[in-house]
Amino acid sequence: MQRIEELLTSTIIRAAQELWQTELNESVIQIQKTRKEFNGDLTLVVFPLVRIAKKSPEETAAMLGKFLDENLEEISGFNVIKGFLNLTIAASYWLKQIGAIDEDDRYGLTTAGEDAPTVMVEYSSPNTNKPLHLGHVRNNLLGFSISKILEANGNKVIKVNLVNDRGIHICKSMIAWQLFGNGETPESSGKKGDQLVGEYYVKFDQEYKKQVAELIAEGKETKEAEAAAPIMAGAREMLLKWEADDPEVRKLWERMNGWVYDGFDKTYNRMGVSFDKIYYESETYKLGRQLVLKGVKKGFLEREADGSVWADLTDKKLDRKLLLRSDGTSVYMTQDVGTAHQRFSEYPIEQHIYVVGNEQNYHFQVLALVLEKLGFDWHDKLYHLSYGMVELPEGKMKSREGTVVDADELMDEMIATARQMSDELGKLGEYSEEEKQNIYRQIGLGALKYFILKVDPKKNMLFDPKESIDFNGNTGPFIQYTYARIRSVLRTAGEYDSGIPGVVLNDKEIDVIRLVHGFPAIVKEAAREHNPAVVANYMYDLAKEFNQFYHDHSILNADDANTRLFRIHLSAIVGRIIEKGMELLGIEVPERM
RNA sequence: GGUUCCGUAGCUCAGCUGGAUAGAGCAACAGCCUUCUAAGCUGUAGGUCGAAGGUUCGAAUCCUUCCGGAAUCACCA
Repeated sequence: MQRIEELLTSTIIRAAQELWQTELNESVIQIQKTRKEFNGDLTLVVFPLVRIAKKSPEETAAMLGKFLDENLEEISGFNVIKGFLNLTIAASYWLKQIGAIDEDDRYGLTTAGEDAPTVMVEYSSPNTNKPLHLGHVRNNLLGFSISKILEANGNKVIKVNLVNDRGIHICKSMIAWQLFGNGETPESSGKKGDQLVGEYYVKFDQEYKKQVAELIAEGKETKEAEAAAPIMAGAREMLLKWEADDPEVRKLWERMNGWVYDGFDKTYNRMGVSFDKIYYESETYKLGRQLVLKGVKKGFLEREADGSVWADLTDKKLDRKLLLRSDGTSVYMTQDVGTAHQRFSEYPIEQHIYVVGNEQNYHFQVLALVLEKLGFDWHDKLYHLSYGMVELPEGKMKSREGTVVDADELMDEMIATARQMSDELGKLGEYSEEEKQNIYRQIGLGALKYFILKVDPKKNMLFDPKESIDFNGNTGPFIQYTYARIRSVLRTAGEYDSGIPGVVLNDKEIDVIRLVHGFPAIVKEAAREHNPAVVANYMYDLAKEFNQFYHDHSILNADDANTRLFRIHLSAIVGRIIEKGMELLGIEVPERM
């Protein structure tokens, strides 16, 4: 089925040939939705054509309107206001559209075939020294959703997680556990593994501060005291032992990381995100060094007298960037060069998306340039999906000041709020505790996910935990509610004939159909822009439009049998689009709520 | 100082590949449950789209400058 916009465009080009003997460039044809206050469905902006037609805007519009009306059965009428040609689309066209959508179980989306392009999406990428917090929540939701959206556009998506499991930070937790742990384990304490390890990370910091304060009291300078604190020295020693493959340290490291992974798995499961492959920095941190050395040999990079290696990016208006230390070891950038190279060798990657906070904008800018300097032709296939910070009313999250919002606690609170709201509204009285639990979970998480995903990723966003998250208005629960309502109608309707009868459509119905019709284009746009918020805000528009329709027109008690059938059918289709759209956001929809 | 991003209603956000009178939600006020779920619907009020120039028939949208805010610019990761 040809989309009406394409049909109009080709017909307008034909009209220009016949009326003005001109070959029109497609770019001058601007078709948009007609504004509410005017009659019509689609509007052609004729200003760009005025010069070609050599007529006034009104005359130009009238000529085109007449031509389209006569040549296209899909156009049932038109009117001209200034330079705007408002076209009314025939009901038969909308009915055909709705029929086509109904028959297509992919709703106009594509699925990945054998030769589909491969997209790798790296997201989450936590450190193993503390539990996931609000910032990770935004990261995980964005990464998962953009993966779904890319899949819906016919890409083969590989979701990967690069876990930062090595370095001084995990050694800090380890040494604190050795000193104060008394053998505590997740099993013995009943604590979640990541929470437990996180506690020792905090203990390290407290002890470290205490020792520094003591040393300063003894008369040492701040810097001197920081360097001399025994617990820090212990952590550094542990890191050296780790790098030297000391069996004791490695064993403890594996044990504590194992606890953390158990904890992370629980959180990921609950959040509903998943990965196809997990990379560990302990296995990849040496990558990249050889590539850099090769780059030096070829003269792409510079080696200083002390042995350190640098990339000179001053010609790109950036400064010089270190790639190898004077002792020959790698830095973060070097690892990223290495892991990217490894991944592009392993998979036929068309695009590699990194979901990473905007504090690393500079890093990814440099990464792409370094890869280009090293001569990799895939350097332009990296995309940094950069997202802004989640700010709290008090300002930024600071782990040291205890203002971090823990991901698990946040989900608990959201679900508890959903329960409270539900009870206040007197819903779900007759359901079993188990059913209720599941619905509260769906609503609570739906609220959280939607709240975060509806905001443009690149913007910083404000999150107020005290006021909790709204369950009214532009929210996940509102969309879920619309879905539950539709399901309820369908349950009441029972079996119905799924043919599309010929009916007279009212304005609201056309609005709903038009939105449904626009779904694939929205998903495509979301993929192009790497922005799930496009889908999220569309879902709200659709739900709102349907709610208005629901309020204004009876579905089951429609005036005649055909209208009733049609409305049931339309409701069912809206329900399926909501289901699909929310799936792209990683949000579940409840049958009732 | 360099680089990147943001600035739209009291608050949280849409709208940005230029189009008609800039939209939602929250908060405020006024209505609507004997009819398919009121987590809903309707209405009122609320705006110099940070500022000034420029391009254009037309600018919240594009360009320039400025103002305000954020991030980043380690032989850290």
